[in-house]
Amino acid sequence: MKGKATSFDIAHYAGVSQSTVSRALRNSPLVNEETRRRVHEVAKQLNYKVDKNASNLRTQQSSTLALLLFEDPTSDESQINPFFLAMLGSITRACAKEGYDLLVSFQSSSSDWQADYEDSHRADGLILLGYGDYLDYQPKFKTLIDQHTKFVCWGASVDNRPDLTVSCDNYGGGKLAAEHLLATGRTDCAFIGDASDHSPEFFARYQGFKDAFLAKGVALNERKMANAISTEESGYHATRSLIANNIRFNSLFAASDLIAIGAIRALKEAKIKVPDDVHVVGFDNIAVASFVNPPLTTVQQDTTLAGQMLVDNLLKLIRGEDVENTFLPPRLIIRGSSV
Amino acid sequence: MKGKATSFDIAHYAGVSQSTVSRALRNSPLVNEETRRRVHEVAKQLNYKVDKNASNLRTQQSSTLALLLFEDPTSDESQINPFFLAMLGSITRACAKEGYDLLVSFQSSSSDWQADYEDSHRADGLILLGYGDYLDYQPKFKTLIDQHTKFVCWGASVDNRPDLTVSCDNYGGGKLAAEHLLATGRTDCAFIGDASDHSPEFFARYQGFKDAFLAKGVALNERKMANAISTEESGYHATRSLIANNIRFNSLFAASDLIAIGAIRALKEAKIKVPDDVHVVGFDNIAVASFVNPPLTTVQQDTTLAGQMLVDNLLKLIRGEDVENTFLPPRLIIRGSSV
DNA sequence: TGATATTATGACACCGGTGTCAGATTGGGA
DNA sequence: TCCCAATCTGACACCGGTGTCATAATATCA
Repeated sequence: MKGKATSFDIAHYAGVSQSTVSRALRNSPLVNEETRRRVHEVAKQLNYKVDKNASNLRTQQSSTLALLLFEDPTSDESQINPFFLAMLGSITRACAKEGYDLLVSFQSSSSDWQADYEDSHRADGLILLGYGDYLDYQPKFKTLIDQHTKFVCWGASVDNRPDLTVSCDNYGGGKLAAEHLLATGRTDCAFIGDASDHSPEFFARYQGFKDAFLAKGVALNERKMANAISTEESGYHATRSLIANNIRFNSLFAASDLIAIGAIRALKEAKIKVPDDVHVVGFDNIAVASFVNPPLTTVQQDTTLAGQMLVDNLLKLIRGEDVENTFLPPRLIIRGSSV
Repeated sequence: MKGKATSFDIAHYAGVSQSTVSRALRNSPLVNEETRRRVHEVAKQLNYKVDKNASNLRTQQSSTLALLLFEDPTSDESQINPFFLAMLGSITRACAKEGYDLLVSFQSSSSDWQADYEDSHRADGLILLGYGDYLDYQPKFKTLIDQHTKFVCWGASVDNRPDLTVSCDNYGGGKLAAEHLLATGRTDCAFIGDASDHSPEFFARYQGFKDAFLAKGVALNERKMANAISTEESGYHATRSLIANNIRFNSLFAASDLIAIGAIRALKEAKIKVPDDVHVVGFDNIAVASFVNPPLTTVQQDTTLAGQMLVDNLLKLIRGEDVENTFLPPRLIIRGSSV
């Protein structure tokens, strides 16, 4: 046998027509039990596999989803945010469970990513994964929607953005963090992250945090805030600048774990003890969080569930079912950095 | 326009035949400059994208590679070994650079993974990524080779295994670790990992380590070894059992960073100080390594280069070029756990 | 001017499946 | 025995490109 076996080869050896082979292999009720058995057997012997390209071409669908990972262009290219890697893992698993393949590609948010995958029929739908400046994407979302591309986003849902999102309840997560700090009596709190609406997720976390403080009659001091993107480096520098400006605080809420880890490094460097002098709370619960010193108290996002929901929602979208934005409940994980 | 535009639509609007459209879009030198321009323009206006399924079907290749990630079935399913995640990142980037798409799928090493992807023309080649018991895979490798599947493996190359591998020079890495410990005078060393040929990578690391000690006239004590797979948990328990058996040592080489991190936890629990009482060296240099307490001395594997080499070699294989097993040089990263 | 090479294009088969329709075979009821 | 329904199978068009071959138009040279 030269090259790979085709359904015609199977047909030949099984003594039936090619049409019947196709039907038999897909377990169509139209074919006789005995015939089906024979076809399956021959197929197995010849190590036959359906050619996906042919079948996709005919059926106009691919049983494949594409995952586009947007990285903050400013982050070091060799290090991928571990939170997204965790998401990638859970998305992969969810896809496998649903019988879909997953195409993975990294995009820099500046690049001109069109909905290539879907347009070229390589994928039935898109999963967009990324922090960062969603404002840049806005016009591209519009293009996607105009072209009826099926896609779901991870991240904050923004009011005037009509795309479908799955996200952690960032607002609620911020509240959890605040309530924990309030309970420990550390009300003089710094915030490292980005409280502009530039980064809707960080913004929501900050809002929840602030509101919980306000509910207790404590106002956050605007001066005790510093902007950072979600890298260790950025968290380190932001915190250092606070310290350098002689700003004092006895607790610190970081918009992400990486930021928190950088913050802890800056604090240590300044001989400020965690948790004795400053309680630190992060967000994400990345794998590292439990290994740093001290172990980091953080707000966990359930990545397993998140991956599953992204895939589920996307598949519903593809099937034309109604889907709504999904919020996942955050959970506070208390570790050594705040007790 | 109902549905997506096809090359016939472009042909219609550009006033040429469909054949010419196909040629023009692929910048064939056969078509007139002016015609090419016009076709490109119409294509852009209609937002036309070549249907990959049709084109793959015709050309019998997919411009896609598949990454199969084998996880140790005993490891916690929610946590993926960060080393592999880093590899995944670099492989993704390397693929993008070469203009290939990447299909990612997780396999449990027990499951019946056939070379589905390649057989069904979804991918032109396979990248196999995993630690662990390669013996199990042996018969499957044979199947792959019999079917002329193009694939490369990450991991130790085993003499009687005819597949193509890219790997870190594990033996040399083990030597590096040993020489460092010898230089610090900590010659009473424990090894946590797996020194059987069950896990060829761990075995090579151990061999290099042992040989470097022997070269200095120091023999390793077989009793000061404990088996572990590459998880934090496993490293923790292995180390604990050594301690529980009252086995003493002033340095410890772990076959992977996760094991080392688990070992450090066990040591701390037993009030054994790192690095004062015991120097610890790991292997991999995963992202966590620099954040643990104390920061972990480790042997770095260059994941960026590794990903690039895996992809390069696989593409060579696909193009029918000669390829040889590739070794990547390891590098010692000295941190607080051993000074 | 006629013969030949060059360039640009169109027609058409083909990749390997899937879905539709028509036809063959069998069984049951009148 | 005849008719009709139920069951099973094969023929064939089709998905949307790519590659080959034939041919028309133009250029080149003796």
